[in-house]
Amino acid sequence: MKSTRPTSDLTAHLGYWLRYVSNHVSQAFARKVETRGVTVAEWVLLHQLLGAEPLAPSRVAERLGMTRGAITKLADRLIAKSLLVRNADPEDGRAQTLALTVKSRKLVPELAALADANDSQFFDHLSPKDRATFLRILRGIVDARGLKSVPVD
Amino acid sequence: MKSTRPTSDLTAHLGYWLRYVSNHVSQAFARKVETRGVTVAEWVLLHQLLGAEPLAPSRVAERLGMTRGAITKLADRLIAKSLLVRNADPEDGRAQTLALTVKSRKLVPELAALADANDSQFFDHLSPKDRATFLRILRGIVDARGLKSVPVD
DNA sequence: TATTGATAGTTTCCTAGTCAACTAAAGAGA
DNA sequence: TCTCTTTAGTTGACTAGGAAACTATCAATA
Repeated sequence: MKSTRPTSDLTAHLGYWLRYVSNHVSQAFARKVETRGVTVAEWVLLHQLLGAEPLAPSRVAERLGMTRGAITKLADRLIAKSLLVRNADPEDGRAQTLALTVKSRKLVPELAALADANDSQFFDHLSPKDRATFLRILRGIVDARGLKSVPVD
Repeated sequence: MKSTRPTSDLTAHLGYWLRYVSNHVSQAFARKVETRGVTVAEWVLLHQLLGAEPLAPSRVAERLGMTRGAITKLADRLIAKSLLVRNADPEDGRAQTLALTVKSRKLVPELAALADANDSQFFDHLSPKDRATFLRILRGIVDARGLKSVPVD
């Protein structure tokens, strides 16, 4: 019993507005990082590695909520851009490790600054109170629903 | 001056949590509509048509924020499922119109019910106050940033 | 130690978008 | 009315991801 208008008004759904705003925020960020020659997925992978490298591709897949196959290809692209190195794990003949390069170690903070700028662009007009409430609600949904994995797209 | 931790903590970003939650909500919804044999994009197109048909593909593209090429293919898939009909516009030899079928007119309310269920699943635990605040903030961002077009993926 | 099963990563096929080139029809102006 | 430009829609090349089959290696055990 949430709305008196049964089917024609999906704008009554919080999920609708959530996706609406999220898509715009993400697309705006995608355009920003594109100017640095990387995609959002590439940025997320690089950022995950920062402070946690070297990391196995399978761990990355879990963290990003992507398949191992997708990580293989994502890593291939980053390696082609000299933003990532893949090394054999000396302990385990099956395993490999991913690590940042000099180039990506320099790039990641620049991308982080773009993330800051993007956040400002969309959320700076919020009052401190609204900002805190917004964050609390989002984290509350994560807790209540037991969500896991880092969002990518 | 939003955080004292410069680059390593992207969880300080509202955009991060927004995408995180939005992705989970959308994925959960995708699984639900999949049981009815349609994708989220297909549902959004069908829903847009409800009460607004017949509608030109180019208008649909604008509303959904997708390219005309994507709409051509999306419509092709829906036509193959007998959920959409494409007719020549008698007024304009270039133009066409899209309209629902008997089958989709029956399906759309069922999908809307799934949208209701999905919203409940993620947002019912919120207090009425939080719910109102959340909606107000989201719509406020839309207004403040002048966002347009319906979100699809 | 030989086998059997689990695990790490890659590859292939498929889906669903974008972008840009294309066709056809409409409209505007000389 | 001929031509030029704009608009509607389609198509093909490309991208990025998922699912599942596949290869190689490790680990447990009989």
